[in-house]
Amino acid sequence: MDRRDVLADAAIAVLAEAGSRGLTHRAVDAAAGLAEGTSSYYFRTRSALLQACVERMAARTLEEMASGTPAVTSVDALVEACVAIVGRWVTKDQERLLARWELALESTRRPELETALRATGARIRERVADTLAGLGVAKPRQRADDLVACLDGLAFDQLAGAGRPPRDDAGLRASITDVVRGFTA
Amino acid sequence: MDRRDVLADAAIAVLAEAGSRGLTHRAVDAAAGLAEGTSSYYFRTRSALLQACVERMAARTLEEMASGTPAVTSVDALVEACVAIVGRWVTKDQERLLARWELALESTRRPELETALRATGARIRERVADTLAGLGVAKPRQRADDLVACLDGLAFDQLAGAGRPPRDDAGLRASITDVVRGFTA
DNA sequence: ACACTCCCTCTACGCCTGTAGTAGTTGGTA
DNA sequence: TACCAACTACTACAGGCGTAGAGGGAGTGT
Repeated sequence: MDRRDVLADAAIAVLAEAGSRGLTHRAVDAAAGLAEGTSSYYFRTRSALLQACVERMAARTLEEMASGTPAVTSVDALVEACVAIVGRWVTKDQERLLARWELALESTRRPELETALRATGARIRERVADTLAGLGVAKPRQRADDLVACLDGLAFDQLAGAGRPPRDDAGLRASITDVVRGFTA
Repeated sequence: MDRRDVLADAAIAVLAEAGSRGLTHRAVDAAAGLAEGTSSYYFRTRSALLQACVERMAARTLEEMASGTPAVTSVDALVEACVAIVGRWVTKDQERLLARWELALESTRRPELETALRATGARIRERVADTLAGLGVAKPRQRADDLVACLDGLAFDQLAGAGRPPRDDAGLRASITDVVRGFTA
């Protein structure tokens, strides 16, 4: 794997574990198990490091999106798909999610991050909008934006908010059923 | 006003403007317009500063909650109340909101923050649960948690996510109507 | 007038950070 | 083999950080 990708992955891990404040060149070197100075050679500035994180995350997400998602042809199937995604977010992918929120907050102050972050977000929402349109939902674009935002909110609540410790799968399904119903009624 | 409160308010402002990384004793002194060293005298460690932010935000929020919120006796009124709150979040209160997310992310790594943060969240959710119960909604407690999480997600999307630039009030009302319907149907 | 106490300001210190630059190493080319 | 270019590892340095503690000044009781 490309050195840059290894470093970007390490940076994402550091971001999730230690936050934006802990993201230093030296911490990334250590996390990647590479010699001190390596990350500062590949990404001369801290801003470059942050951008690398965003781009790496975008690449991984789009890649996963491309490799087969089952078609959703009913509201029930949509609920199941959402449960599966959010369930994965709060368990296996929680590192990536935490890192994304750190980056989102950072993008508030760094326009260069905002662009890439928003482009990926738009791609995902288009996909969801297509699905909603296929189900005959009115105003699918707006509804897709809202649905994604709400699922994100639910996940945030689980991982960083008042909702910890995580509820079980059945609870998650109940919550998501309510949300999806609101957007598909 | 108590010196500590002035400093905590300044720290919250710094947090919103410069992020967790920008929150330093010296930055807080500058933001508060006080002599260098002041914040480090009142809050000897950075962790103490962070805790002061959480407590100050909690105090302010509970205070506002106590000073009259109009009674909500219909679903339409609930929608309007939510629109008003979220509308305020993304405009006048965006500083506080940004700071809260920074602190929430930080609380992932600092158990001492988690306690206070969660207690306030619980108080708010109880209030919402009472309102939902008053409307005859089933499982009001769970629904209140989810509703708050979703509204938070919507706001995050506006301020730090893919939803920027902010939509107008009518768009916000449409989105919230969908969300609330899901939880009250 | 004096001493004492408390509150605040300022300074000092060692540590860590971002970033640039130097030195070394590898692999290809003639 | 001798040379060169590109890549990588390491070092250096100025500046900023968290934190502790010394200094000073206002207020109070005697």
